[in-house]
Amino acid sequence: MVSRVSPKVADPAVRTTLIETAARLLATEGALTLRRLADEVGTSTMAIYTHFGGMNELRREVRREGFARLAEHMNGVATSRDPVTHLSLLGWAYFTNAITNPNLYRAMFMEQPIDLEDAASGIETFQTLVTSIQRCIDAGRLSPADAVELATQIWAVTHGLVALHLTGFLELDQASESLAGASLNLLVGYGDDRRAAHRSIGRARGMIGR
Amino acid sequence: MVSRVSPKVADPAVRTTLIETAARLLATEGALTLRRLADEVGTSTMAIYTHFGGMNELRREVRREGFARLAEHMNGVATSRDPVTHLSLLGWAYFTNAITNPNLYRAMFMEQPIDLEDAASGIETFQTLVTSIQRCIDAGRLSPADAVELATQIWAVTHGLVALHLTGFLELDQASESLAGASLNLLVGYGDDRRAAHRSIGRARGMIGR
DNA sequence: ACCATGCCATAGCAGTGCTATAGGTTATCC
DNA sequence: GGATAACCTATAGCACTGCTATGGCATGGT
Repeated sequence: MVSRVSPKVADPAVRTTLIETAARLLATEGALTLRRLADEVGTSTMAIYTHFGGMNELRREVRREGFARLAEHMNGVATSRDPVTHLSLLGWAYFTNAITNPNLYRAMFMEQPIDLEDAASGIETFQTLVTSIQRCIDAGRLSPADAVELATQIWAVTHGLVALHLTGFLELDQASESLAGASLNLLVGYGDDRRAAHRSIGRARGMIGR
Repeated sequence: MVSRVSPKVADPAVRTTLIETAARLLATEGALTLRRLADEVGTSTMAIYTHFGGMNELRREVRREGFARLAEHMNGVATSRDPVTHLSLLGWAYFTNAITNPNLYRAMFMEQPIDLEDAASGIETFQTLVTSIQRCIDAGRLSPADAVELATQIWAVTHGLVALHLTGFLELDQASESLAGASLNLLVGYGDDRRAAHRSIGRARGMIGR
């Protein structure tokens, strides 16, 4: 039976406000609790349940919000004439985004196992990385290979350095330096000339004032 | 005023029982709560406070226990004549240990920021990796470089793959394959001959029946 | 005007880590 | 051997967490 009267419908603005406030609380206070969020938005705890069903689903939406911001951030890097420079810039964008929003990054990539569809939405921006690598291969800078596999390796080392920093095992400088070093060594392993790779990475670092 | 009588002293056996039970609960149930632990051991919640001071300190001890097991596991790998094979075996040992005890690994390397001294105790086994890499350099397989820096890069990519698997972003097979691939490419970047590195890694994989 | 519909405030549930208090145990001293 | 001081721990209760049953109420179609 389809409802024939349309009573008070959920205000979609409340939904986005909840997500954005949740992301802000996560960023500023480092934690996200149901009651704290309800107080901040000025509603009751039930609002979260009518709009999302529970905290898990709300956290999922916060993650999606984080993924969207990350995609926006990475799509914002200018395409360089040197494809390896562009690839390096993508790496720095990912790294910088994580360092700037550590709590959001934790929620996105370091929390308890997430479901498959959620992981898929997170890998969306992964395609940007794959495309950039494919461009390096097509330009003859890297040896022919599966771009997805190479992208996975670069993603892993970048995420690993970020994660080890966020958990306190690596200082920021160490993580940053190792990102440059590991990128260089991986690129050489991918077939790039060491000097050329070094120049491309240096160019990228120069472009972001590092 | 120094106490001149020595009353009932804390039973050290209770302490180790608490740590081991906590590690077991973390492994079997995936979560560790104060009351659950107290029930399991058959004591009251106060025991945790007299022995550790709180859940944070208990969790720290569980981490130390995990670090000890990891060190034991990695020190147990046989030294091969081929230093790169040994290095590869270390990587697989780390990877296997993490996959076998995912919850303990999470507690050790993926939880909220840990304090410096705790991170130091975790890096203890890191020295094993550094030594193995230094041996590769000394044997002429890898170009002269800072072994600590190279070890950081290998650690980062291995941890990154493990972490991405544990959070659901990578299937186990993908993580496993990328570990081999990234190791190969990094080794080439470190100066090893591609064929030689491939052979050394393959030898390691053969030794662990993979 | 009616009223079905669905949002949301209230109050309460079981669970969490933590703590104040009181009782019990034990090694030492006289 | 008894008294004593020091220490451990069981009990009960605190504030907090996510969650839910309930009922009031605003809304928009009839």
